[in-house]
Amino acid sequence: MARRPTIRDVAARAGVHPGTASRALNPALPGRIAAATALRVRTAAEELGYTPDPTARSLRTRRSGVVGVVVPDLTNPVLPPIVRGVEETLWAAGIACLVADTDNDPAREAVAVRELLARRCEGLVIATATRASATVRALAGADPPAVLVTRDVEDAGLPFVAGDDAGGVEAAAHHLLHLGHRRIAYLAGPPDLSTTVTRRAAVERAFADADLVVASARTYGIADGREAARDLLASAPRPTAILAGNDMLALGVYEALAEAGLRCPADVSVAGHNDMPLVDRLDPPLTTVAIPRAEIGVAAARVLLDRMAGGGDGGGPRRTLLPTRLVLRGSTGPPQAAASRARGLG
Amino acid sequence: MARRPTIRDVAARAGVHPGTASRALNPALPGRIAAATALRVRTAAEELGYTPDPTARSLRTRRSGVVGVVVPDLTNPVLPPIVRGVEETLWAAGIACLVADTDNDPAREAVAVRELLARRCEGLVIATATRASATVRALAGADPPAVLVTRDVEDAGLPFVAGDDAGGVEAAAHHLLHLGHRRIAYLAGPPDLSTTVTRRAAVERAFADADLVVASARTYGIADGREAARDLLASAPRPTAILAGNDMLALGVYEALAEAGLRCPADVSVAGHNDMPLVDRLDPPLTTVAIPRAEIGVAAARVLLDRMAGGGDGGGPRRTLLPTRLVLRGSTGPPQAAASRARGLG
DNA sequence: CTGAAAGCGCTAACAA
DNA sequence: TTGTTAGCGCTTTCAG
Repeated sequence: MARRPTIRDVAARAGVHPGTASRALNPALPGRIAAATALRVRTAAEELGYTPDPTARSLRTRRSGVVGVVVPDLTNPVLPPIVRGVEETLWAAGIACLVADTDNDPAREAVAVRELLARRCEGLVIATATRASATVRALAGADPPAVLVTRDVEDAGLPFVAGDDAGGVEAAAHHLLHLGHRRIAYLAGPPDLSTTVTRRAAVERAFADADLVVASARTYGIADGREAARDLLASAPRPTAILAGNDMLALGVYEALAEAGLRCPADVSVAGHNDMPLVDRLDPPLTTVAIPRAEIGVAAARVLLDRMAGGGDGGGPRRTLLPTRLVLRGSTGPPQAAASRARGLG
Repeated sequence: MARRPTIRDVAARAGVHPGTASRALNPALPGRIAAATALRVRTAAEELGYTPDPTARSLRTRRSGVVGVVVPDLTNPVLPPIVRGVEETLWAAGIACLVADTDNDPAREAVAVRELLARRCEGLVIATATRASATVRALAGADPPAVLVTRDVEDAGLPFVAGDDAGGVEAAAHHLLHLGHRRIAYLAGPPDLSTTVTRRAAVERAFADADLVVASARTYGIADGREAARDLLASAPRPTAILAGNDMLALGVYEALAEAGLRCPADVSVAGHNDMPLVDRLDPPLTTVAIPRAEIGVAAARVLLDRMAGGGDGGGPRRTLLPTRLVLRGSTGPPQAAASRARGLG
């Protein structure tokens, strides 16, 4: 037998009909099977090394056993742990992941989603959402349920799973206030991402009583962070602390500080967001908000599985925010004035 | 029409037989079609928003349009760019990627491969191979062609795509020799990976005339690198330079140096391999061998596509090694003695 | 060049 | 409990 065995081969070997064999091998199917028959079929299957053809099964059951995972850029260190959490959780549920990388391009996002839908994905995990993404909004109708990860579309009504950014940013802000900082800058990311909006809003709330100035970087990349940080450092009373929208922007701040001959944290404190790998080994080690990356992936997969099972909108909350944690490192310290005062020089 | 349109709907609308419609929409199929008919069918399809059901098509054609990508740990910064290269190249060829993460567990590798084969993958990209992997060796029979990436199984006869590690390591070795180092340590990774063997062999060749001592880390992780580096630093005439099997091990060396109160590169030079993100911002910035990650992914996908098309062993070379590049940074410098001599203190 | 019919491998409904 | 039949949507012979 060169070709791989089919259910008919199994049935023949067990002396039953294919339908019976099918039911025997899949206890979830309706119709109970005599224990003896079931055993016979199962051993026959084992002996033949039978594995059901997922294609044929899908065609019949209309379930592909596949979900699509759309990511903006796998190269962004935040994503792999999330994808891994998604993938492991779904895999454990017998579901495989088609991964598509859009390189942060909305056009490619649209293509990817279309292609994934054409391939009959039973669900979608979307990590690419820009706040205005028409592609994502079109998914709200829930035919294949979709879950948003990390990046939200506020009014699309899709479930959203992420870290509790507001909480993390708030902790960072209080940390800076507690250190004595009053002139503070926030280096926000691009406004088309929900993360930017959420974090920025939290910052503005936390620093309502302080002297806060906000700049926006064009992207969440180091170079754009450096550009924006230059302006911030040039502003009239120079801020004593810069809170960055993410770690990459914080790295841009590091560069701008170096250019300006300023020291961190002596002259300016810096904090980031995400706790990317190796930021604990920078000079100075970066204070940042750690987000539970793997857990976000796991939670997103769970929410998706729920929706896939509970056909429809599911009962869960729209947003699932997992706890973040402020990690204190060497890039934040008391402002110079305060430090001087403490030393009795004020 | 609630359900999604089928080829029969298209055919009906165009007033032709489904078979004809199928041929009209897929010019690659045998049987030429009158231009007028083809146009009619195509517009009908467009109007209905028809997309062929990949499941049904697969069942008929025995081609799934999917390949499996098996990775040891997406969280390892070396992998995402490779996966991305694979994914983009295959996607451009109309092929989607099922990604499976094995968490470096051979048992999970076996399960993943089995599951991917059961799902009728047309090809496999394997980045998990340990040198003795029975799972990988069993793939040599080529029914769904497989390509090994980064980690080879020397005698399995499977195509292998990676960076030219030997060349890179050789460059690093010559760099150290040129700086004046003669007592050198190599911190190798676990011996069950081909990368370890390849790199180590190249080091031994390059330092044939020098005083080389080799230690092996249990894994390619920071902690194990630190352990092994401790021994190295305690050895009788302390090495003036440590070449590490990868950047993580190099970070372990950094930690061991810090513990021992030694400075880098003043007391000991350190070099790594892979040029992971952010190692250029460590203190000191790490000299390392950069590998063309994305290109490796692209090349692997190309090789796989070749094999998938050219049914069988394909004519290409078994190994494709892409050029690596030594990146000089602050972690390597002349040995203390040489430096002293240069300062006229010797 | 197009129509007809069969069938990929499986499972769902219905009969027995 | 098991057999029977039909059909998922598509492509591919084989006729015409």
